[in-house]
Amino acid sequence: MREAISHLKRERIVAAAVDLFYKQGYGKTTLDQVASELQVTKPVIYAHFNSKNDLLAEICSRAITLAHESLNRVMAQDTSVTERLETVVSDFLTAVLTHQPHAMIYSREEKELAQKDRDAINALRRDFDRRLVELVNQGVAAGEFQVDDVQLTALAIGGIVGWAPVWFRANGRLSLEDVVSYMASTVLAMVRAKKSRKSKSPK
Amino acid sequence: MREAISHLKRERIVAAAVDLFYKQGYGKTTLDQVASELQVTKPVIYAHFNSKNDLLAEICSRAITLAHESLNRVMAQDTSVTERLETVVSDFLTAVLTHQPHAMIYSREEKELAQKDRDAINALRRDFDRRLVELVNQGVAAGEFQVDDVQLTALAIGGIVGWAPVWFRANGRLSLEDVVSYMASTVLAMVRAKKSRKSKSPK
DNA sequence: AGATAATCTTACTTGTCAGTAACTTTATCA
DNA sequence: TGATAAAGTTACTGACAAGTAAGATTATCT
Repeated sequence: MREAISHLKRERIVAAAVDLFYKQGYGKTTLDQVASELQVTKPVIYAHFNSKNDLLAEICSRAITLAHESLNRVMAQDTSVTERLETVVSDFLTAVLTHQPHAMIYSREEKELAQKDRDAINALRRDFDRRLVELVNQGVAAGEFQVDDVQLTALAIGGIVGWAPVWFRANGRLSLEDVVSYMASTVLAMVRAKKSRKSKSPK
Repeated sequence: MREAISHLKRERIVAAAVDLFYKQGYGKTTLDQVASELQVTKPVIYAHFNSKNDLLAEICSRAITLAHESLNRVMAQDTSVTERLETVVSDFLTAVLTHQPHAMIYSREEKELAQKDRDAINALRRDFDRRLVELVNQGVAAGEFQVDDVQLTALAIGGIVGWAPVWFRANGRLSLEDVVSYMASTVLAMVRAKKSRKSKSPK
């Protein structure tokens, strides 16, 4: 119960930091600002985190974890690859857009992380990419997708999703749900109806 | 001729700064480092730029200018919209990949810019987006493209291109040219062969 | 060569924060 | 209620790096 209160405070600190890092950037945000947002003083933060950089690492780590969780949910499913890809894109995009600040902070401030944290977090990221490639591969093997280059296709999908937090505005013309469903079907169109290319000679 | 030397030095400073900002991030790079890269001392930089932030603004401004130039070249062409879009994507992607550091610095450090610079540069960026939407629109009007939402489609294209500097490695499996041509045809597949969706009732 | 001007260097100042030490308040037990 | 510990505050230090002033060096012109 004491435990729970401490946990709650930790969450509040993270939330305030996410908000300010997102709006102002990591470099322009001071821990005094974060503290004052919570109506406390700086040492309170140090009761929960060892450094400003640790706080950033926590935020970035959560961003990646969200992505993984959405992939895990889907991989467990036993449906057609097409459906699974649609679900992956929907879930992943929903995750990055409902946690837009986390996603933006991670992509902007990755270089600010300590080497150690960067390595750990980027390992998760590469793992995610790998699994996405694997999914596209399955679709090709099953004859559901037609793509010339699985890796580049996965990167194109990653681009559509990874770029979304840059432009998405929660109070924009379209709702989050509309955006997600449109992008998911756009991705499916990309892997399904794949072009007739001036094909290279097969190696 | 004195003029030309000064210009050259300015360029060298920008190049060194681009290199370090890219590798280390803006926040972790000191002007002493930039100077020492060029075998000079810090005040030399101040002979050419008013502040560290001005230097960043110059770099970001160049990133956007590159994007505009590739669009300008294409818009002048008098070919089918399909060809123009292919060229836009190719040229734009080539630009961001041959100037990968500029592109990355801009997207990462935008928040570090002074308000004034940010506004000016983002105005250019919005203008670019607007013109890309316009191009897709022309394709729809000409019957060459089939997309349900022109803006979202343009954003998806922007995502594929804008995300590329994040993962592209010059010494990777594929050459820059291969990547560019693959992504261009992928984009065309996206706008051409557009999906049969559970269509919403037309407004 | 000698005077003048441009350019660079050394050596500072100065502000800003991350991080901390010492003290105070508030809560929790007997 | 008084003792103890938990959690917070005030007030500091220490480092680092942006920006600058003043002097040294190098080039330019006559």
